[in-house]
Amino acid sequence: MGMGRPREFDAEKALDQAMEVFWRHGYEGATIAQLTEAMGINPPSLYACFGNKEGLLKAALDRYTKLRSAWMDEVTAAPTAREVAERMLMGIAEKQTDPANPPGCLLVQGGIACGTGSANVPFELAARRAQNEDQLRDRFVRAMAEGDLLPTSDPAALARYVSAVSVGMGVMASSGADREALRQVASVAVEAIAAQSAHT
Amino acid sequence: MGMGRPREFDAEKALDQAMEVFWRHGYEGATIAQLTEAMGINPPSLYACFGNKEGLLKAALDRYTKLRSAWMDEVTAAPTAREVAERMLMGIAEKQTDPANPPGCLLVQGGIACGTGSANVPFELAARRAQNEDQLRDRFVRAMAEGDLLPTSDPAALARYVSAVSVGMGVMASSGADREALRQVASVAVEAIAAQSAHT
DNA sequence: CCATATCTGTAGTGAGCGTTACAGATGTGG
DNA sequence: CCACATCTGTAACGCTCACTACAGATATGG
Repeated sequence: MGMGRPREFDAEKALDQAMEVFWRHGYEGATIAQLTEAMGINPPSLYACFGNKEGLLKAALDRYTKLRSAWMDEVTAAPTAREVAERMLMGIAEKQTDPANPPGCLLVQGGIACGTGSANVPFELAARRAQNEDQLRDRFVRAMAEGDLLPTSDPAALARYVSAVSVGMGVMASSGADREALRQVASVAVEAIAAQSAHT
Repeated sequence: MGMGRPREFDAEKALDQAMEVFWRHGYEGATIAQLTEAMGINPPSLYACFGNKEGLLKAALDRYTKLRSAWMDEVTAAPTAREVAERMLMGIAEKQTDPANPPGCLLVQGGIACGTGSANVPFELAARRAQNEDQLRDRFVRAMAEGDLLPTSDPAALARYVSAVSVGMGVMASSGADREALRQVASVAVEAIAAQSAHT
C-alpha cells in the first residue's frame, strides 16, 4: 500500500500564521477564511491536518508555549525571587509590545469569554496560563527553601500575583499601551515581591 | 400627532439581563437570541430601543460603569494611597466572585479581541477601563500633593499598576479562581503601593 | 504500469448569525 | 371617533460561518 500524496505545505510555518490570526482576533473572531488565507492553504488541508478549528487552536497554543518555554526557563534561572519577578515582568513588557507579533498574549487574546459552542476554549487557555503559574510557584517554593523570601510568604500567592500582573499587562498592551507604560507597571509590581524578600 | 403605543417592558431591567449575557459570553459570543430571551423581549423591540447589537453593548457598558461609580467614589475617598489601593483591590476580589453576577469584570469579559466586524468593541471597553484608571490617577496625584507618596513616585504609573492588577484578577476570576485566591493577590499587590508610601 | 492512499482545489452544504418587513395591537392628539 | 405614531410578535431575509463531497493530482508498493 502506498503512502499517498505528500502535503505541499510546511505545517509549522502554517501554524505560525494561524497563531497570529488567533492572537489578533481571538478564537471566535478568527474565521476559517482568514486562517486559511494566512496559512496559504485551503480548508480541506486545514481539516486534514488539524481536525477542526478548535484542534488548530490547540496546536497553535502548544506551539506558543513551546516557543516561550526556553525564555521561561531563563526567567526562573534568576538567582533570587525578586530577580525572577523582574526578568519575568520586564521581559513581558518587551514581548507584549514586540511589533513582530500582535500586541498582548495569545493565552489572553485567544478568548477570555466565548459563546456556548466554544465554552471550553477559555478553560483551555486558563490551563496553559496555569502551567506558567505552576512553574513560577515551584521557583518561589525553592526561594523559600533558600531563605530568599520571608518565612510568612506564600509562594503560591506570589506566583498568582505575578501571573495576574502579566495578564493585566497583556490586556493593556492589546489596547494600545506602549512599552514604556508596561515597563512602569512592571517596575511597580516588582516592589511587591521585593517587599517579601528576605534582607535588602 | 399621537405618541404611539408605549413599550411594555422596563428598559433598565432588560439592560441588566443583557449585561449579564455579555458579561458571561462576551460580545461576539452573545447571540441576539440569547439576549432577547434573557431580556424577555423580541428582536424588533431590542432594535427599536438600542439600535443594534453594538448599541446594546454600549448601553450595557454605560449601566455597568454607572452602577459602579458610587463604589469607585468610596474607594477614592480612602484617606491614603495605600488604603485606596487596598479598598480597590479587596473590593474587586469580592465583586468579581460575587455569585450574583458572572465572574470577572464586564470591561474585560466583554471582549478583549474581536473579529474584523467588531474591531472597535475592544477599544470601547478599553476606554471605559481608562476612565477608572484616570480616576485612580487623579487620586494618586492628590496623594502626592499631600505628601502621602514618595517624591519619586509616579501617580500615573501607580494608577496603571492598580488597573493592571484589577484586570488580571478579573481574568483569574473568570477562569475559576475563588475569592480567597483573589484576596491573596490583592494583599500582595497592595505591598507595592505601600512601598511607595511616605513613612510607616 | 497499475492499484492504492493521501493531498489539493473547487464548489458547495446546512446551520446560525444579525437584522428587518409586515401586519396587528395600543396608545395620543384633534 | 378617527388619523397617526409607535410598540409587539411572527416570520423571514441575506449573509457568513465552520465544515465537507467530490474529482483530479501525486506520491508509494508491487
